[in-house]
Amino acid sequence: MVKAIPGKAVKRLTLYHYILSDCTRQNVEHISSQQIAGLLQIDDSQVRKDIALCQTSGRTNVGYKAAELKKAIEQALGFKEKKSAFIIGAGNLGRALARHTDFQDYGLDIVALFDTDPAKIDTLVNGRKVFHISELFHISTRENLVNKQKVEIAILTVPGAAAQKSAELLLQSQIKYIWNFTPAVLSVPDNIRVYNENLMGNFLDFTKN
Amino acid sequence: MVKAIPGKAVKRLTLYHYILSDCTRQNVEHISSQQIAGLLQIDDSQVRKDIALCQTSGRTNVGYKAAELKKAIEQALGFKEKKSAFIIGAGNLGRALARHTDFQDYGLDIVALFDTDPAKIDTLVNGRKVFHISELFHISTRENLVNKQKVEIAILTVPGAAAQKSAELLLQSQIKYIWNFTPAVLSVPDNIRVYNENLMGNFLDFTKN
DNA sequence: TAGATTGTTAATCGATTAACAATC
DNA sequence: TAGATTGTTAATCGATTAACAATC
Repeated sequence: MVKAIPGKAVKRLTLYHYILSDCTRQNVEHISSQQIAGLLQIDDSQVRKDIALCQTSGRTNVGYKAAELKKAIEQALGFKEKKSAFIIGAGNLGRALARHTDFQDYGLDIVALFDTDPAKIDTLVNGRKVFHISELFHISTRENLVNKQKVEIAILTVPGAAAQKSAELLLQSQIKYIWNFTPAVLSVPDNIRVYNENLMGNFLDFTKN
Repeated sequence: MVKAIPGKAVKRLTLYHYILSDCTRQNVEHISSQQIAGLLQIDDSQVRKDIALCQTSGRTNVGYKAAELKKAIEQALGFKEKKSAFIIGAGNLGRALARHTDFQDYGLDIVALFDTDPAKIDTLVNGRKVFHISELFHISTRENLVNKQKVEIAILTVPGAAAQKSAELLLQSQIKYIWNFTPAVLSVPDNIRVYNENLMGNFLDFTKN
């Protein structure tokens, strides 16, 4: 049994993966823990410890083989496992995320968008249809049949004042994870996990520290 | 001299602020550390400790006065201090962030966007003009005169493969902070601070843990 | 009063950094 | 060989949680 990777290590490993993609682009074959650590301004033993979690190993005196390490990280973090999501709120941010090509690169597929604005219903965003939020239950079960995969992730991009109400509507669906981009703290049952993207908090942390 | 608030506390305080905004909307006058902690599923002494950093105090047996605590957090985190930013990359995400009203609520003002696509140059996004990236130096100094405030923040929303090159162009400007939304790790001089928003890392952390 | 809640100190826990033997 | 680098253990640091006296 492989042991779980702590959240902080997951985030760092994703950054290592960005660096390794760059190595591929530039035909760099090997990279050392010190080089990675230098780019991220962290400790090199941190890097080696994180890498050890991915069941791969480097070579003394040489470092890690970039392509191999990249694959190991993809495996460990499940980049290749397809994940399906709904976007709740087809405003500027919601539509931008639906069009965001990076998500596809990392296995996240946007299945549909939902909104309440009649002008938006039935429009397409990057080939995905916008449905009225009242259709959530219906689509949720239909998509289940079509993909043979439940949609368990909701990306919440409604205005802050509407966030709690939207979260409550999600209880009708098969959603288990809410990725919350709104400036609101949600109150949901224990079986639903919420991740607060908290853009303003990140921003303030960044400029104040 | 007020002591600096640690990054993790800044992020939590921002979440408390969201909750307090909700209290205002619902005319709730008082809130206890236990109530806040319950919503965020954290420890109540954590909440009290964070609040203590904001030079305000609650009342035994009653909790905190919501409006007062909200103000104290705004003061401590500098929500009212205006901050100006450029957006580098007027693609979907860049344009969405330029239109994002939440930023304005927290004092972040987008002054201009930059891109290389001729079709985008001179268009307006939410009333802000898109300039060619080659104009960066010029606009950077001009805005300085107009606002009597340097633009020190760049929000980087170009494709990952273009990120490093864009970051290097920023060295010509007065930018001190790069809020990096791209899937790339940047290599910049020590006097520039980079915050990796790392959306994919956040997402993977969330779904794997 | 009894019960609830703050503010803060002490204890615990986890994450980061230092150190170094093993290796090529 | 000498120098560089990994993998891992031990030491340090910081953040979270527990506990409780003070207070209303």
